[in-house]
Amino acid sequence: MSALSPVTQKFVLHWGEMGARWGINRTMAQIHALLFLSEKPLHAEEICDLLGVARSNVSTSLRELQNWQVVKITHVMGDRRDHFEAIKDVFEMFRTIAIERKKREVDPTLTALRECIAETDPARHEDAYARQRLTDLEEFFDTGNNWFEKVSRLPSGRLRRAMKLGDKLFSLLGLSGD
Amino acid sequence: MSALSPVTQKFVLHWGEMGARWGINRTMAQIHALLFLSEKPLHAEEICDLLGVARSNVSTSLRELQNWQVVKITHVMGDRRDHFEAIKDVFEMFRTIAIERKKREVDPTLTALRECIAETDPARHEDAYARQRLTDLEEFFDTGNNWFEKVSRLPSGRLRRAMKLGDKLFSLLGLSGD
DNA sequence: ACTCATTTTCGCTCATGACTGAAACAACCG
DNA sequence: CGGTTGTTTCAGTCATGAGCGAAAATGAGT
Repeated sequence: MSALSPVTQKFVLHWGEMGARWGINRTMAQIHALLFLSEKPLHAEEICDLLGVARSNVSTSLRELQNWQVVKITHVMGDRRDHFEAIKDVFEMFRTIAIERKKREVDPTLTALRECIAETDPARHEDAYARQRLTDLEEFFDTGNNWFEKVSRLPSGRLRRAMKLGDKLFSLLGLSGD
Repeated sequence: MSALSPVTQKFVLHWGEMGARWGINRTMAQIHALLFLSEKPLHAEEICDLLGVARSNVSTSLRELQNWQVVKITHVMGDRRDHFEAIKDVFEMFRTIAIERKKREVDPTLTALRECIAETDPARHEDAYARQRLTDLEEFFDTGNNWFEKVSRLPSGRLRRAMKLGDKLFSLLGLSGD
């Protein structure tokens, strides 16, 4: 494991830790952090070296990061190796992650929820209450999805400005009648 | 493991699965799902029985769910045992979870970020770029925190209405100049 | 076609942390 | 008190999935 600026190291470790807590493979999160802080695209061998993990592990994680669309392949003139770089626009990055997680987790949950609701047995005493709770949840996810649908379409510049504007907006909404 | 309505079973399994993907212990998520769908508070023994997990496991998970504030203890007249019930208001529930995760993960990240930024070494060539990226991230988390701060204070009824209203609001914002 | 550089696959090992059951602990009651 | 009921702790087991390295695959250049 060769040189890694202390700051980079600290951030990489923290990001890995946080990834782990959110159900993302630690190495994958570390690689992401590394690429995020790196000015120029890195190739797999460098990543291995900098993080001290197995080549194969890097390979798998990079593929996964590409699936998540937060890392892209680039090529460097006169070098056959694939190079990798992370999305650098933070809003763009979180948008991408959110879209992906929605696709993988929220949408299936909504489907499951609807199936559950459809399968409640009117004859079953206990199902009546459950059905109501499930419907509440469904409504919540529906509303959330609608919002997200809208928000995730905004170009990141506009989103950024909208969020900053949010403060003022909220003072308004917060005060207006309930 | 005694009777569990098919619907409940399906939901409990799915919720457990989703919990696992978001870094939450599967059993804990299952217990939460079970309590969420249950009309009346359950005691630990019942949960054991319904989910078929060890008593001690239920005990630990219940304590953890109480730490997360999504499950509360109640008592039933003439029964010494603790009974447990989940927050039933969905908005309230997600708000609580979000507040907790923010406290545990976002706030520490923001702290780490600031430390990293403070520790960047002006002499180090490589740190300059990293510093900018870290600052971008910090700004993002800051803005997000501000929003969240505001949103999480709204009473859930008002929040619900605000979200539904969101659609219309967005049509406005989406169309207004960039 | 062969070679060299690079990437990916795959079976195995290892670490983590979830889960268990037994034992300790606590609270209440007769 | 002793007995009963209920809860928590803890040491050990087990399952999951992260990570490794050898071997296979890919593919560009000659």
